[in-house]
Amino acid sequence: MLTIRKVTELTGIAAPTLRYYEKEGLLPHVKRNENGKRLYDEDDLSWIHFVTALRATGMPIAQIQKYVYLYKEGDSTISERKMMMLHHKKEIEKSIRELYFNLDKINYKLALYDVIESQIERTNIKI
Amino acid sequence: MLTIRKVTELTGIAAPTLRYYEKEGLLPHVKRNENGKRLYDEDDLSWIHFVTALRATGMPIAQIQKYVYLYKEGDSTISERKMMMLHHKKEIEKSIRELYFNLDKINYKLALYDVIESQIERTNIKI
DNA sequence: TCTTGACTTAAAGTGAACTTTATAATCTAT
DNA sequence: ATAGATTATAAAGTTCACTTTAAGTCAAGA
Repeated sequence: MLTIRKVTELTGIAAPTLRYYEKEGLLPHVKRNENGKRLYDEDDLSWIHFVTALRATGMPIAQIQKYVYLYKEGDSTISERKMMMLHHKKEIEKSIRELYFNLDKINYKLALYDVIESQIERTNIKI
Repeated sequence: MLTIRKVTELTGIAAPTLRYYEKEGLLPHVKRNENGKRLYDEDDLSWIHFVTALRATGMPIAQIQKYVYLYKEGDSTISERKMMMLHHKKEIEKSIRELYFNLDKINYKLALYDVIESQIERTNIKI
């Protein structure tokens, strides 16, 4: 069982953020010791990594909240949870497509700078 | 020359956002008519599309601000501007890599749901 | 002429996701 | 046993990127 400090070291997530996530219901079943100090187990670490992946891919807190709520409801919500993940997968794929699309524009801009540079080269202009 | 209304129709960007971008210095040389109303030309539209691409790829307002400031400085800043774009290109590529990495985790989760479903199928359990 | 609608500005408000602060309790090492 | 570090909570504060509001100007149509 790990203290919050150990978890911040292992995950790079700040302690206040871990407390915030827990308060918002993103981390089910984090245990406490007899004095109310948090104790994290392997399961909690898995949840933290999963929540972090969802956050890193742009899922809002409220949606993760809902997912965890469904998880707590038990097996009857499995198909709904799967649907949420399928939907999120599509969102991520859309984000990736949009990033590539806009990356093209940046590359176009960079190509223009290359043209300018080659012109400077050819004409011996100094900038 | 287009009014702000026409530009919102063409770009899907809200009028207050266009004014905000201009106020923050993201849109150089937007002209006005004799009564102070904004008039956008093709150049302005190009800037709007470029700024939109930068925003969509996560570049902060402050950084775009700096880029436009350098642009206004003239040719002496070309290499610095090119460096900014090269750096941003790398950032976008990093974002894409991270999205793929986290997408893997979502796919793993989805694979688990598939396993559960096939188990339900095999054992004839109803959920 | 009046009013409607599109524009202008400056300033205040919003929402999301944390982060910081203040205060108190508890654990650890000397 | 006590100083100093770590943890707890609740509440306030921060940052970013807009968005909304309030108050005013101006041109065109009924």
